[in-house]
Amino acid sequence: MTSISGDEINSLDVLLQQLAMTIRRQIANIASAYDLTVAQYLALMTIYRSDSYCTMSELADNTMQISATMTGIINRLENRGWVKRELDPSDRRVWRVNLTPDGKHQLEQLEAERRKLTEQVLCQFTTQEQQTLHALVDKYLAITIK
Amino acid sequence: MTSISGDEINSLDVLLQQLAMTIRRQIANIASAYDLTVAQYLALMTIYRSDSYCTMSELADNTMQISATMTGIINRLENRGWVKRELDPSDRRVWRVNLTPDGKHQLEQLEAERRKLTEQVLCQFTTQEQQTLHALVDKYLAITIK
DNA sequence: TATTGTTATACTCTATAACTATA
DNA sequence: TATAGTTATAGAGTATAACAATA
Repeated sequence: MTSISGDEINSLDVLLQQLAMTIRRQIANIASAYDLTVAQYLALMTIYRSDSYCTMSELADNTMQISATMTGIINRLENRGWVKRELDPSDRRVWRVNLTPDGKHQLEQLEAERRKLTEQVLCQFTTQEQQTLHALVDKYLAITIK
Repeated sequence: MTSISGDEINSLDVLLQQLAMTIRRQIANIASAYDLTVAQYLALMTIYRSDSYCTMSELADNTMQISATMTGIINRLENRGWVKRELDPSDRRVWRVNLTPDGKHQLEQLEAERRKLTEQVLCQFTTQEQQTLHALVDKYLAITIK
């Protein structure tokens, strides 16, 4: 027994913060090669993973921001041709935001690059280690969100 | 065998991003109760953990930002009494940035609050799970930084 | 000459409050 | 009345480039 439980939690806490900042910085670096900010990348990926369109509210909720902020982010992405807005015919207060074909294509390129970098890290873990890490992070998120 | 290695890496990748954003959001929430931004919190904690003072370059390196950005962050913290600048007598190009007594006191309060929240999550892990997570995140960071 | 840090500039993010349009 | 989204506004972060002071 080399450490007290409180100490272990403390150093794990510090390490998790470092991990969070490192991952965010890596996203920032790759996104900036496509002239995107982290906030723009997160909005685009939210739409991409939804597999169809997102409303402004869904984007705000998913990226944990308020709708006024999202308006600015989507305005800039729309001006640059990454996304387009379309009115929801069944509720004309709602905008459906979707990727343009070009936006989707570029985003897939960016993601392929980013995943290659992540793979270079994760492939140095055994399958067992990957699964263990997955389970532990899953548990962390489940508790946090609850 | 229920999953291919590539799939496991993909879903782990997504999960790690979620973790990063969740941790950052938690920092943002607690810091804002002290009227601090995430960038300000990170600068303050960098000084706090250094256990003495930091130079502007050290702050910029540690928070992965350029020095021009750090100038603005430290200016605002100085104006509000969290930190103070002192010239390094042995190299007068260098500023030594340190916490004020009041800044240190407030930061310790903030950290106590934040750690309590983290503990509420991590205490639901067994000691074994904590140590395993620690080791895996350690490994991740070691590979990434290398 | 090289290094440390600041200033000027431009753009983006962020949150609050007030607002419009639709349900 | 309630909801979806925008606009106006103000403050903060971010990066680039040019700069001053010191080594």
